[in-house]
Amino acid sequence: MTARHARGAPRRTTYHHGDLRRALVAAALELLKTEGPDGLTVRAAARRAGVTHAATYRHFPSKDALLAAVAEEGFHSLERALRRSLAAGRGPVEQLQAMAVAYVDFARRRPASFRLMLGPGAPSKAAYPPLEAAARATFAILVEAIARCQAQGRARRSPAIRLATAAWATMHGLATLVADTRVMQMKFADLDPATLTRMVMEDLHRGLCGAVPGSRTSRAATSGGDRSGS
Amino acid sequence: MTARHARGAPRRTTYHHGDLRRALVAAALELLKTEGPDGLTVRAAARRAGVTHAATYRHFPSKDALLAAVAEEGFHSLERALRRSLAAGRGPVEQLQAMAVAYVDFARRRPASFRLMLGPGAPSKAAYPPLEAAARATFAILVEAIARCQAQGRARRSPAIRLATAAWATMHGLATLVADTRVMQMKFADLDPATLTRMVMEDLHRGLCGAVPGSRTSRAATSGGDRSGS
DNA sequence: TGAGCCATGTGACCAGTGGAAACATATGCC
DNA sequence: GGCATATGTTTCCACTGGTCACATGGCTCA
Repeated sequence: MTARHARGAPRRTTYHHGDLRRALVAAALELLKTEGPDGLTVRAAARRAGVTHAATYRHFPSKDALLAAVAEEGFHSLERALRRSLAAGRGPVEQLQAMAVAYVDFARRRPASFRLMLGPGAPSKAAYPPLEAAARATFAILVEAIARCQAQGRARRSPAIRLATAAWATMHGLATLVADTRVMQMKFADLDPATLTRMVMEDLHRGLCGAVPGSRTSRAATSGGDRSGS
Repeated sequence: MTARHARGAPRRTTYHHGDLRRALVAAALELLKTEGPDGLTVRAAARRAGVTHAATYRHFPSKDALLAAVAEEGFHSLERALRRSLAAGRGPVEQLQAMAVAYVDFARRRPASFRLMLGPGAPSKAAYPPLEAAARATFAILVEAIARCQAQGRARRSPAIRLATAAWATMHGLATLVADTRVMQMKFADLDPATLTRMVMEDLHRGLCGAVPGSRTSRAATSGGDRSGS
C-alpha cells in the first residue's frame, strides 16, 4: 500500500508533493497546537502531510531542524502580534505595557509554541541562522520600546541594559508562568492574564515600594538602601 | 550474563538491591546533572543503579513518577538554599533580594533540575502529592519574605498578591533566562548572575522610572494608566 | 528448623521514536 | 528523447517507555 494517508491529509495523486517543506511545517505547527509537544513527532507530521516519515529528511536534516522552522514561524507570529500591540499605546510607557500584554497573551494562546521558541528544549539558535534572525527581529521591537521609554526622560542613571533586563525578565517570567499553567500556585488564576500583566508592569514601572505621590518618598531605597538596618 | 553493571555501579552480590528506590533517584539526579534531561532515561538510571530497567517499575509506576521524585528532591535542595540565604539579609528587603539571588543561583547551578521542577515538562504536582507539598513548602518561604516586606510599611495600596506576583514573576523570569542560557540574547552575559539579580531586584524595588529624588515624578503612569484607549 | 509467601529483580517482548540507506519515481534540463 | 537529479518509499537500526511471565531469596510463621 502506498502513502497511507491519515485523516485530514488530502489524498495525494502526484508522486511528488509539490510543497512538502511548507506542508510539514504547517502540520507540525498544527500538531503542536492540538496535541502538544509530545504529539509533535516527525512521523505524525509526515502522516499529516500525507507522506512517509522518511520524506521529511529530504527537507530537514533532523527533527530539530523541523522544530527550528516551526519556532521561526512562531517568532514571526509573535513579531506581528507585538507590532500590532504597539499601535495601541499612545506614550512609550503605555506601548511597553501593551507589548507586555501581547507577549503574555501569546504565551497564553500558544503555550506550546512559546515553549518551543523560548523554553528549555528550544532548538539552538546558533545552529539555525534564520531562527536566530527571527528571534532577533522580534526582540528588537521590545528593546526599542524600552529605549523609547528611557529616551522619554524618566530613565534613571541605570545603564539601559539594566532596565531592559528588568523589564524583559519580568514579562518573560509572567509569560512563562502563564504558559506553564501548572505553576499557578499563587492563586492569581482568577485574574485574566492581560489584567495581571498590566498590573505587574505598572508595579514594575512605579516600583514595588516607592513612587506613590503623597506617600513617604522612599529615601531608604534610593540612597544606599542596602545598609538599612533590620 | 546477569545484571550487566555499568561503570560506576558497584557490582551487586545480593539478588536484592536493598534500597533501590533511593539509588534510582540518586542515579537519575546524577544523570540529570551530568547528561542533561535527554540523558535521563529509565534505562540509564537503572543501569547506573546496577539493575535492569524493568526493576524500576517495582518502585515507580512510570518514568514520570521517577521524575517527580527527583523534582521533589530538587525542591528540598532549593528550600534549604533559600533558608540559608535568608540568614544573610538583615532587613526584609535585603532578605528578599538575597533569596532572589539564591533562587537564580540555583537555576544557574542546576539548570536541569530547575527545569524539571518548574519548567514545561515538569511532572504534574496534582498527581504527586509529596511533590506538591515540597513545592508548596519552598514557595511559602518566598511568600513570607514578600509579606514581611509589605509589613515593613513600604507596601503600597496594591493588594499583597499583586506585589508578590511582580516579585515572583521577576525572579522567576530571571532564573529562567539564566537556566536556559540560550536565551541570553540581551548581552548581559558579562555580568555574573548574582550581580545581575541584585541589580534587577533593586530596580524592581525602586521602580523602573520613578523614585529618583530630583527627577520629575511619574504623573502619567500613576493616574488612570489602565483605560488608555483603543 | 523448615516451608512457603511475596516483595523484588530478570528477560523477553511490544509499539513507537528519530534516523540511515537502498531503492523507486517523476520532473526538468540538455 | 534521454538522462541526471530532486523527491518520495521501503526497510532497517538502535533506542525508548512499558508489560508480563518467570526467577530469586528474605521474611514470617508453624
